[in-house]
Amino acid sequence: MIREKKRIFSAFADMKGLRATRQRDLILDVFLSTHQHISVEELYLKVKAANRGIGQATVYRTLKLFVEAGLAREIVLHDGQTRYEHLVAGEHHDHLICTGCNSIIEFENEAIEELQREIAARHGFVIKSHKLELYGLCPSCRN
Amino acid sequence: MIREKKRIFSAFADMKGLRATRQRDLILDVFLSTHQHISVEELYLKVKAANRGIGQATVYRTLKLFVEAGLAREIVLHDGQTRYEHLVAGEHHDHLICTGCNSIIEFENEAIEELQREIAARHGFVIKSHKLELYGLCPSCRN
DNA sequence: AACGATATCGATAATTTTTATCATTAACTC
DNA sequence: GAGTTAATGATAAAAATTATCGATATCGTT
Repeated sequence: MIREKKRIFSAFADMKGLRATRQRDLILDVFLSTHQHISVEELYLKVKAANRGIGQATVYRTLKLFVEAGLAREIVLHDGQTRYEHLVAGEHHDHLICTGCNSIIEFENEAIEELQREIAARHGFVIKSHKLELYGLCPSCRN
Repeated sequence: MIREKKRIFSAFADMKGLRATRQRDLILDVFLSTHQHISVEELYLKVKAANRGIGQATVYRTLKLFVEAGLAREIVLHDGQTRYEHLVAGEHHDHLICTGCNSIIEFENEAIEELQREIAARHGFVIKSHKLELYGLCPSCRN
């Protein structure tokens, strides 16, 4: 799985004529070792713990490459933080977000996807991606 | 319609013990006169054109009140701009966004809403709001 | 393996967006 | 109308992201 993603990035880099650098390798390693939905700052701290010399501009730059390569996706929550989540080509999930404790539950629903395709087709659109976020209160925060 | 929204805000202000100020009246007027999806900066410029003396902090503060009052909703597009759209209580729409020309088409789909409620219920969530954005290419940008 | 062209890096300045501060002004209560 | 205090505007500050640029490391070519 991790090996697969590294291969994807490597192929992407080749295709774009990008160089393989220690920094990119490390940032990818650390990113792949994290849980879902990490912010740039969080990732930067983890990367810096592994190699003090890495600047945060590089982390910003590299995350954008991951998005381009299809390995990650930006998600913007209502708290103004931009986060990145892991993504495997062709697979994705939507989010159920608790506004009380900010916890995130992921789900997939093929019926919704199908309806989305119908709607898009009705407007002549070709869908590339989508984002569905449901905001509410989880069982623990309802009280 | 506009009158109705003004009444909603007025009721909200009463309920929260907020004062009715010239600035809030003006900002609401201007906001209601705009098209969908306006950014804070854009609204600030329009408001300033009508009354030079208004500061942009006030526009930021007032827009947050509109959200609280249920008159507006924040939407964050992938271009990093936070925008506000009009919203009537109980009514809302989702977005079909062209990544080529950034045009936005709105739609509603009760079947999707129903599926969302099912998913939420399955996780014990109480849904407060949701956001659904489909990204793709519109007919003109497909070529 | 060394060379040379240049992509990439790290540090930091600069931007951009949003929020906090605070003295002044203006709503509302009595 | 006077007093209380929420709200404002100007500006500083904070936070997030991007641009700049000299130094460095990568990689194809020798």
